[in-house]
Amino acid sequence: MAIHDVEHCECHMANPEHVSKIMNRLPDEDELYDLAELFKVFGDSTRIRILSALYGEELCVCDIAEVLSMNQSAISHQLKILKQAKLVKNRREGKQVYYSLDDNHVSTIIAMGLEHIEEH
Amino acid sequence: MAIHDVEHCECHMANPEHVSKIMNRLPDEDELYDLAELFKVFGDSTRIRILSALYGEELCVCDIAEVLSMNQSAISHQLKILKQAKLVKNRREGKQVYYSLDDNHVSTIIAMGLEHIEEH
DNA sequence: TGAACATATGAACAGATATTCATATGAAAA
DNA sequence: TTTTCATATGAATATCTGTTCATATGTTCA
Repeated sequence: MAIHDVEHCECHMANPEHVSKIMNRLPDEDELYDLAELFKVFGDSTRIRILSALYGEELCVCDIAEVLSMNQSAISHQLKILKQAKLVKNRREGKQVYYSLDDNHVSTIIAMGLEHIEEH
Repeated sequence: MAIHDVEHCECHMANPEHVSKIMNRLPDEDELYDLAELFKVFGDSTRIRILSALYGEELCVCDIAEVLSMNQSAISHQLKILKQAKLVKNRREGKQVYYSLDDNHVSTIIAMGLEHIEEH
């Protein structure tokens, strides 16, 4: 058996030409990977709560920690992940660093999620 | 120090009344938890690829495995998670089980995600 | 300059999770 | 009914990830 023909599935294709058609129309592997990475960022309670707290407001790290009743280090670590995903932005004002939502995609995605939940 | 006053953060609140206002307007802990759980389901490449393959089509487990070049067991496990989250539904036809997207929220959420990625 | 405070970050640990393997269930055909 | 095929599932494993602790960085004020 050639290396390209490795059997991934023990069963036979139900519909071979259908399968290859779909393989062709699938988005790039990389794009889907990035998409999963993006949703992974939303897929954590702490980060969702942070985003939720930042909805329409700008907050410093300290206040976010207070709002979520968590310690500052945990919040900072999560803010870093949110920042890398471009879901939040920040600005320094003296000793404090204020965070806010980066754009309105964030709230739209969250709203869609809530809508899905509420319908089920 | 009373048990309610546990210090979660070593720093002082920058804005105490602001903080309590936000704590009041935050959605239920449970709702945010469920929301994170929902996004967690989207936050895996295999599941995103499955959803992507199912976009506009109905496929049996075997063909999904073929399209993604993965074995049947891995796909079945992920389909179970997608089903529990009500992102896909299925129907049996003889020996095969056909899966499809559950509703159009799924495609909307994915579309939003792609939009976010493309803008950055 | 040094003390005090807010935030960031590396390392370590504990808990979660995706895949694989082996096997069970369920349906159709012989 | 027995065999064959498609799918489901439990257990085991390896990897990933969130939190904590200790500490570093960077800013303000005395």
